This record gives sequence, C-alpha cells and structure tokens, in this order.
Amino acid sequence: MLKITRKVEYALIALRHLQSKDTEDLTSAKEIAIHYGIPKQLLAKILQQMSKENIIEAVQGPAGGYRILANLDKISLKDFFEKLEGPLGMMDCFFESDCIQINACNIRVPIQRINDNMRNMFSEMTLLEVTQ
Amino acid sequence: MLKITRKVEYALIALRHLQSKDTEDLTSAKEIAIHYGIPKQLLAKILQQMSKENIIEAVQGPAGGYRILANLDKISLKDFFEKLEGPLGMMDCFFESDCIQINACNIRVPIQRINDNMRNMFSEMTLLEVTQ
DNA sequence: AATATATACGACATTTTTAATCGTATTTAG
DNA sequence: CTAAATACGATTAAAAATGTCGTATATATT
Repeated sequence: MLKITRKVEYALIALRHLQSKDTEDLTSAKEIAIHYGIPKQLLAKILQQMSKENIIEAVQGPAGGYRILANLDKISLKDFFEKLEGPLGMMDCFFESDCIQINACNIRVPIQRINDNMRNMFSEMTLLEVTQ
Repeated sequence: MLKITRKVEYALIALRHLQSKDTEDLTSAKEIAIHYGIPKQLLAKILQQMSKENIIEAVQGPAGGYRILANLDKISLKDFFEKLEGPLGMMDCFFESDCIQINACNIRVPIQRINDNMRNMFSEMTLLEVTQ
C-alpha cells in the first residue's frame, strides 16, 4: 500500500531523461523505452498523456519525439500525480459515495486529516525537485 | 495509488471502536463486523494479527473477545502500517533487488527523498490521533 | 508519390494484488 | 457436553494495475 504506480514511475523516468537534453531536442518514446527497459507502447501512452496535460510537447512524423514544455518548477508533485492518476486520496470513500459501512464510518474524519497532511506534503514539492 | 488497504482501514475502525469501550471490556469480532458491515472472518484475522503484534489482547472462549493492550499514544502510524503491511515504500525497488531497469535507474534517489518525507510524516503521527 | 518512422488512441489480454471465503482446530463459559 | 468465541492455513473471487494489439494519422526523406 501507499505505492506509486509504474505509470508515474515511468513518467518520472522519462521526464528526467528529457530534462537532461537540450531544450529544443526531441527524444522518441523508442529511445527512452530501450534505454530504461520500459515497454515501448506503454511508455508512449504515458508520454501522450503528459503531452495532453501540456507537461511535454509532442512532434509527429519521423525524427519527431517529445520535449519538455512546462516549467517543472511550477508544477507540484500533487498536481502531477493528479494529472496522471486522478484525485489523490488514501481511501476511495473520499470520491465515491458508495461507502460500505452500514453505520456511520468512525474513521473518516481522522483519515481525512492524515490525507490532508499527505496532500500538503506533495503540494510543497515540485516536479523539478524530482527530475533534476 | 497511494491508497491504504482495506485491511488497515478495518483495523483502524476496530481500534477506534475498542477505544470507545471501557478498558477491561471485551468486544467480539462479530459485534464489530456487524456494526460496521465488515466481513466477519476477514476482520477476525486482522484482529488476530493485531493481537500477535500486541496492539490488542485476545480472550478465547464464549464471552471472549478483544480489548486494547498497547498504549496507542506510543505507536506511530508508520509502525502501525508496517506491523500490518510490512515495510513502507513508494516503489518496490526499495525492498526487492530485481529492478526492471536495464541502465541505472535515474529516479531512485529522488523518489527515495519523497519516500523519506512520507515516512517522517507517518512517524510523527500516533495511532491515538487517529483512533480517538 | 511512395516509404519509413514517428505519435495517437481505443480495445483487449494478462498479471498481480487485494479482498473475501472455506474448512477445521482450539479454547472455555455455562 | 455444548455453544460461542478465537486461531489459522488454504483457496477462491474480485479488482486494479500492467502490458499488448491493431489501426489511424502525421511528416521527413527519398
């Protein structure tokens, strides 16, 4: 539990790789996939998603690829996680209304507190801190 | 991602329930299971595990049940999570040696840093804060 | 214009993890 | 002796995460 997904892991690896290149340089999904031993199609989709979220920029056609678009210093880890994986919550009941409990759940409030701490923590870290 | 498991959730609900009773009182798994709509056998196992970890105490036989044993103010959330779910890490590579990466992983160190922050956070919160 | 190589993306399949159940043994109050 | 509780290994079911397939589109190069 409390794990990040491979998706986020691959995204971070790719970002860090792009970060190490010159600003205008394009890097293909293939290059990154081979370099780090990541399934190519899977990585491609993740890069596409980051492109949709305007974190990176995609250029099509041969000799195409991706490069960093956003200012990574301006994106919090919390926002990054939520762009890729949706709302951040330690329990599903924070998003869905179909709570299993018959009686009022007795831990929702305290867990909410922990959750807020976690969100704060990730709000205070930027993507740049992780990728540089 | 970054979710706690049902196991931990059920454990916290049960602890909070026990916490609300008199110190010497015994409460059966059945009572808690019915009260909160939790599968009884599953909850029983979780209570047994907490008993093994000396967080609660079990009394067998009819009219048996569980009551709180440890000082919940002395158990950090980190320790509690690890007692139930094993070592806390955002990526598997912190425990297992079979990293998928061909080349040296480029994000291990930065992720380690995030991970330390998370562990610190949970180290500074006690079980009592969640269950009272 | 044809070709090769790149991104784009929905649908499907597989694998892993989590959650729940089953069956049986043991303990003990009444 | 019996009923009601805990103890626990083995198995099954469900859910989530991970990976693959197939096809469409864009574009630089020849």
